[in-house]
Amino acid sequence: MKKVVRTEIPRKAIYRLSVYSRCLHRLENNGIHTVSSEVLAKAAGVKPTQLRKDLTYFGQFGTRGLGYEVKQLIEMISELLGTKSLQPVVIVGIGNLGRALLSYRGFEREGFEVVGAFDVNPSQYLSSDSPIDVKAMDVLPKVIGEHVIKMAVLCVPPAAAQEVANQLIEYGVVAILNFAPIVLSVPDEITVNNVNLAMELENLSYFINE
Amino acid sequence: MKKVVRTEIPRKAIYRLSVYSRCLHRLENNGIHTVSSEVLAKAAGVKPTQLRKDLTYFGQFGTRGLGYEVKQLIEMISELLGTKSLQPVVIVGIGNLGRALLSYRGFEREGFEVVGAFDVNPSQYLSSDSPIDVKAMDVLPKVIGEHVIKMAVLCVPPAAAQEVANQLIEYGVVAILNFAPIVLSVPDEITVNNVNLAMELENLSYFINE
DNA sequence: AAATGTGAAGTTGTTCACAGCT
DNA sequence: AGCTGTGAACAACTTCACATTT
Repeated sequence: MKKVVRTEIPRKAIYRLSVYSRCLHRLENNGIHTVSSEVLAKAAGVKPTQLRKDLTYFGQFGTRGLGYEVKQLIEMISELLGTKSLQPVVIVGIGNLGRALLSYRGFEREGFEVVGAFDVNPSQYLSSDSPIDVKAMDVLPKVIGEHVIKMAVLCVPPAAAQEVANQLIEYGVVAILNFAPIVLSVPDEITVNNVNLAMELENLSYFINE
Repeated sequence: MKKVVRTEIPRKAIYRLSVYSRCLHRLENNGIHTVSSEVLAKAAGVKPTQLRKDLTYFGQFGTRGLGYEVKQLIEMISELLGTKSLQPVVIVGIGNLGRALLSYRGFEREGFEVVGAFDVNPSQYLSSDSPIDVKAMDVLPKVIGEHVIKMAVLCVPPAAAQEVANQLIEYGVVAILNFAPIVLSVPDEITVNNVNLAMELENLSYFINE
């Protein structure tokens, strides 16, 4: 039996698309219309060849002898990342970190809409600007179903994380941004990205003792 | 001129040490004294051989035919990561995200002590539990010097990030946890870890459109 | 017998070198 | 002439296979 060959695109290459996108927006704001792989790569902190290789995973977007059209590249990256339309997300687990993320305006700015906050202890939480309604866990399936939510931010305590993840997946979520410091086990078709602040700090700590 | 050869330990291996450490603590809490690479690897979500390889970058800690002593491994990892003593950190940039991180108790729990919060707009910020004093940027060098701070969390707006990073480095900081969505350029001896929430979401978004 | 430690093989990701367009 | 696109070389990381130790 033969393995399917689907040319694997490195996960890191997809992360780099986000970086390129940011750099391109800066270029666009500076009125630049065309950019070479050399210039864009420098802005993104990578080698020109890597930038070119990354882009060709998805097609051919440049003009030889000239470079890339800024606007067109921005377009194609946002198409690829699926950030052309507002993506709805829920945040589950409204402890310190969850509250923090709720009051953080970064999500909206980048094309994600927080349509619900959930916790075992529902409450009315007063964020800096506006009151946010923290709903009980039992309305989670309803909200996910109605808004066709595919993405969730998970900030529950580690002991509860696996169980809540299972629920989310059952209700239709396929991508989880996990802040709980445990390794979630999920089916292959579900994508989990982990963010672990303590781990980042520990990692830095290692490099301090040169 | 010869380059120093110091057998390079993969950066990822060091991240995994943090994972192992968490798993080991759970095992210890369950009264388990000895663990095989197979069991520990499973808990950490890696292959047993990888766990063994990771550990042998730093020495030999196991007993053949038996496994690893939980307590001893915990000890050696925290020694390596430099988390045996409380590591002081400063947080610079107290916008939404900075405030979020300030009220997040995770740092203290993991062995890091936030000894100062700084912003161009100093203020008295009322966190959930206790009032936190947000100091002006001009006392930054004093605080860093007095506490011998080597680690900083950077949450300023992207436009200011490079400049603030330069200052931090000048004052003696050698490790930066950067939340600003730009690529910092720093000397080789400085370690930067980037956390970019928008990027994580965009990355997930890619995988949603299967 | 059981499980570690490790050189060698395999895999994945990055960089080079240059052919091929414009 | 200049800069992209890409197969091939290279480097980094992971996994295998097994010798080694308790």
